[in-house]
Formats: sequence, C-alpha cells, structure tokens
Amino acid sequence: MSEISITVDGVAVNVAADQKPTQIFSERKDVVVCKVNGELRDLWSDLAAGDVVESVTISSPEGLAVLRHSTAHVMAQAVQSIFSGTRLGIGPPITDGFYYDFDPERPFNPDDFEKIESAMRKIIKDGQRFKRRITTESDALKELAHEPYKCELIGLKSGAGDEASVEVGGSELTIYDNLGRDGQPVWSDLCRGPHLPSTKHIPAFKLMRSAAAYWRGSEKNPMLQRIYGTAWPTQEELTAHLELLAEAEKRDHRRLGNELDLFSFPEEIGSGLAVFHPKGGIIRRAMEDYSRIRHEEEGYEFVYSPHLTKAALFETSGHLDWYSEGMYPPMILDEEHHPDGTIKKAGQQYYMKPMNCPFHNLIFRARGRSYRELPLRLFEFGTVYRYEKSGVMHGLTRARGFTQDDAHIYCTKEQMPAELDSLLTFVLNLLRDYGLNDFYLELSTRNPEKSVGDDKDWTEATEALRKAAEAQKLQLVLDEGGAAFYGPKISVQAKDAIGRTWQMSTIQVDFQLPQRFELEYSAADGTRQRPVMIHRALFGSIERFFGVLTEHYSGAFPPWLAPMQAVGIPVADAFADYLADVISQMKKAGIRAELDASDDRMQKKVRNAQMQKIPFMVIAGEEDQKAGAVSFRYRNGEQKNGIPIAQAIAEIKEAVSKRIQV
RNA sequence: GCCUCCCUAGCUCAGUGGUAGAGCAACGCACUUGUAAUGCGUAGGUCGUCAGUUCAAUCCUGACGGGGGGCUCCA
Repeated sequence: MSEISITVDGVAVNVAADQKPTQIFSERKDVVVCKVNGELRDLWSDLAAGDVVESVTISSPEGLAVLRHSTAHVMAQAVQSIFSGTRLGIGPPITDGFYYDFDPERPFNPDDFEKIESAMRKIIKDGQRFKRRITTESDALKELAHEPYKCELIGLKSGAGDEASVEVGGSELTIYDNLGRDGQPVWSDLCRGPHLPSTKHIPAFKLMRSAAAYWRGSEKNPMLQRIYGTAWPTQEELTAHLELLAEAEKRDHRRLGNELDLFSFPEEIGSGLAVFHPKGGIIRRAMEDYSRIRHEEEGYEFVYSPHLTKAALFETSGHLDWYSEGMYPPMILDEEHHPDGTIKKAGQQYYMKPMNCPFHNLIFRARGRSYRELPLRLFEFGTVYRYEKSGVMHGLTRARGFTQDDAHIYCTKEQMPAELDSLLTFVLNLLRDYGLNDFYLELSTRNPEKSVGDDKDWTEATEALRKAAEAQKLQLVLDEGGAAFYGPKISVQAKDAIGRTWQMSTIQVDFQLPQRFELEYSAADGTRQRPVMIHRALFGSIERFFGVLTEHYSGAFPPWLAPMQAVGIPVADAFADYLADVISQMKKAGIRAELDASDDRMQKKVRNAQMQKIPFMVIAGEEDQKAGAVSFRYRNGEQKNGIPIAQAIAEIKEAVSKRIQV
C-alpha cells in the first residue's frame, strides 16, 4: 500500500493512501469533523497527498453546528418514520440547537414529541453512518420527486445565498444517506453537510417546541411546522442549558411584573398598552429622575410636545409616506356632511405620534438659530404610539404605547465628531449606572441602493461614529448596509446577568429631516447653514428598559430602584413599637421603609419580604432593643446583627446614594 | 398579519354536556421571642365576550377580544 504525505494539526505525517480522517483521529473521541485545506469536511472524506488536515472537536463552534445539524437530520428521519406523509423543508443548526421544517398531514402536538424523541434515540443507538453521495441535478430531482420543497431548493441552487444554502450550497449537489447496520441506506436527505461520522456521536439532545414558520421565510409562502431542538456534547451541558432556560423563565418581566405588582396590561385598554402600578411607578420614577439629572448635567434642555398632531406634520417629516402602516389610524375632526351623506366640509386628520423628532424640529425652527446656540440638545420623555402588528407584542419590551427618552441634537458638521464621542461616553456611563456592564457596539453603514444624502456626508458621519465607537475600546461589530436610508447609526448592545444580549441605545445621524424641515442656523460668517441632526435614545423606551432591568435583576432591584427599600420585621409583637420608631426615623431620612405590623409570625414576614425581594429586612427583638440596634437580613439570606440604628440608616442611605446592589 | 396552543375566584391551577372545586392571597378570630409558610373560620366566580348547535353549554361550533410560543416585522 502506497503512502501519502499530509499535514495533521500542523504536523507533517505519512499515512496510507486510503486513510480517512476517521482513522487518523480514531483515538480522539471528541473530534467529529475536520477541515481539509481549510474547508469543513466529513471524517469519512478521502485525502490526497499534500492535504492539510485539522481536527474539529464537538465543542468548537463548528463542531457544535455540525452536531446540531446532524441531530436535525435524525429528527427528520424520526418524523418521517412516524408520520410517513410528512414532507421535508430545511433543517439548519441555530444558536444552541437546530430546527427542521416539515409539511405534515396535521400539526404536531407535544405528545408527538415523546414519540419522535424515542424514535431519535433508537436511530442514535443504531449508530447509522452519515454517508455523503454526490449527485446531479436531474438524478436528485428524480430521487426526491416526492419532496416538493427539496426540489424547489435544487432549482434555486444557483442563486442560493440564504438559509437554503445549508441544504444545497457549495459547488456540488450532495445527498447524505444514513446507513443501517447492514450498510444499506435507511434514510436520505438532500444536504451540503458535513455531518458527524455516525448518529451515535449525538450525546445529548431534546426537542423543545413546535411552531409554524413560513417556507423560506416569506409571508407569501405556505406555513410549515417547525420543530426546534437543542443538542450538546454532554448531558451536563444539556442540563445546564435547560436550567438557563428555566432561569430565564423565572426572570421573565411579564411574570415578575405580576408577582411584584409592578404593572399590568388590562384587556379593557387594549393590547400592548401598559399601566404601571404604584410599585412599578416608584421604580420608573427613580429611573426617570436619575436620567433627568444626568441629562441636565450633560447640557440637555427639556421640552414637551403633545401626543397628537395634524397629518401635515407627518407629511412634512415623510412618516406618512413610508411609515403609515405602523401608525394608529387618524381621527377625523369637524367633518360635515350633506343630508345625502356626501362630505360638505372636509375634516382635519389628527394622528397619535409615533415619533417625537418632528416636534423637536418645530421647536428648533420656532425662531432663527445662531451657531452660538449649537449644539442644541432637546430632550423629552416622549410617549409615542405605534400600531405594532398583533403578533409581535411582548410585554413591556414590545408595546404599542411607550415613552422614549428621546433627544435630538442639532450641531454643526464640525461639532459632530466631538458630539458623537461625548454622547457615546455619556450613554455607556449612564447604562453602567443602571447596573449594565457588558457591552458591544454595532455600526450600521449605508445601503447604497436605498439611501438619501450625498456620499461625502455619509462617509464623514460614518467615520465620526466609527472613531467614537473605537475610542470606547469595546468590541465593534459592523452591520454593513444595515443603516436606515436617512443616515448611519451606532447601537449599543448590552448583555444581562444571564448573558442575553439586548439592543439598548441607538445614536443615529439623520441627513433627511433637517432638509425636509428646512432647518437652518446663521453661521459666524453670516451665511445660512443646515445643521446636522442626531437622534438618540438611551433606554430606547422606558418601558422596555424597565423590562430589561427587571429581567437583569430578576426583580431584585438595587436599593435605589427598589419600590420598598426596607421592611421592619419585629421578632414578636412586643418589639413592634420599638421597630416602628426605627422605621419612622428611616422614613424621615428619605428611605422607602414600612413596618410589617400584620399579625403573621416573624418567619412568615421574612418569607413575604423575601418574595417581594426587598433589599433590607430590618429585624428587631429583645437583644436589639436592649442594645438600641437592629439586625439586617439581606436577600441572599445573609444577616448582620446588632447594628446601631444610626449606622443602619447610614448603610441603607449609602447603598441608595451610591446606587450599589446589595 | 400568519400558524398553533390557551383563557375557570385577586394569583397559580383542578374539573364536568345537567350552571363548579383546591392551594395561596383577602377578611374575621385566636396565637406570637430570632431569620422562607401558626391554626380555625368567612367571603369570593353569568367558567373572556357574543352568537349558534342542544331539552340543557363553562364543556361542542363559529366570530370577536386578550394572552403564550414561533414566523414575518421592528422606521
């Protein structure tokens, strides 16, 4: 047998000419695929002299994707074995798992999951080998005649650039056969691959949920049934993932909003319209108050604008042209009719505002502006109404009525870079004050197909944004062509306590509105110039930020935001008067404190306070009373005994004023 | 908007083609000594709304409203 020279993980070796990576890596159980000359390939691939082979382990990002994609195949095989009339869509890996789209004879229900999972376990136990087979378009169409969606993909192959490329991308059209114990194919699927060597390399998986999805992501296409699953290199990692999901569910702001009596969405008001209850109101006001103070310090001026406006304003701004779908329909006022019902006098159309910027532009335009006034920073907690499609609402994070912490900055072109730089610093520091610490930035650049403004302006603005972003020393992700048509933007993405990413602030340069509103200022040389306009929201919406913080803190807000900062719990009734005095001193010191004077037992009071996630439980019994002290119990169960009253008050006040978590 | 599942007491949820139950919360009474549930009792619901089928509907059908999970969308 002749030998060939290849490179394996950087080491030159000679191997038999018919050696496959399966054999080369046979001692390394964690290697599930490999790269040959930089391209991801099955371990069953043939090798040629001079090939550079690199191992890819199951835990690497690429290995995980392959694991999950292979698990999707196993699921599809299981589904077709149980529901024989089911047609296949596509089945790519996604973050943490995979899905496969099916066109079944009836929708799946949760009971089906058990059947499918047990069929999958059997396939995994069988150790079916994934075998790659190159085919031609005409052969594939013949073989897959009973799979209309696959045939459509084959037809699309030339132009594939979307998800479909998982199935048919790459230079060759390939089918993967799953080989049974006898080496004969038991199931096949059109697929680019690569795959695990065999189904027995799937260590841990679980089907998560079924849902509908449009075929190839278009509303115009038929709905398929999608089953989501997750797959991991070890059972432990699967368990950890499921625990994370359970944790996320416990933190869900909609659930906590109810449990902690923060807000609700009364059906009578309408979908996506929240009311804040007193406790939620305290949190919200604390959030707003602090933001207001910081904005004042940064040179913002506070303005107010109405919730309603005549149509003309949104005609000027252009919103009615390209955004009317997202607006509540107009109210028509003062319309008069003839007796036959025809219109005698046309009415006035009024709209709820979906944005604040046109109002701020009118404030700018209310009188002549001088360059000396710039940058002019107009800030408003502006409540806007957007008619979101019914299916997209999600608690406070996606609502129909919400309040933006909205500001518009009008400055000269020369001022723009410095303004963007200080603005981004301000944004990030403010978010840090609210307890978010882990950020990355996204820069959205021009889509030349769909944009207004001249090249030079775009380049200048984009570079200014980029420099401001780079100065922050944070990870910067480029969103090429992702900008809105009217200007480039930076968005701040924040990670919460359990690692989920939320889009928070946006800073957007606008070339469109200053022109549409004919905004001008007088420059030093007496000429009239058009200002640069920057839109920015730090929280995005207060409601949404409220929801994000609720989930970030899991409802256990830091004292400065907590609706109740301290609750007094007497060990027994006899100490209630003593503690009542302590609590009243705390109230005088500006602390949100109450005495729990109910006739529950102490243990019950502790439990109640714990469930309300109150940061300081102030407990007093005989020992404390004798010493003129109190005891703290914190939310983590720790306690501190015999704290003199003055010191206890000072500790709470310090936690509040320094905005630290306890 | 589309697919799918759901809506029973303030909350979490049982349940039945013959108009309903539990736990917690609320209220009352008694109890009260050190860090996550004291006991007993009382009250509370046109079973989301409106139609239809039926001798009879909370239960079956449909429409509407609200919600969950996705898809699409998020200027």
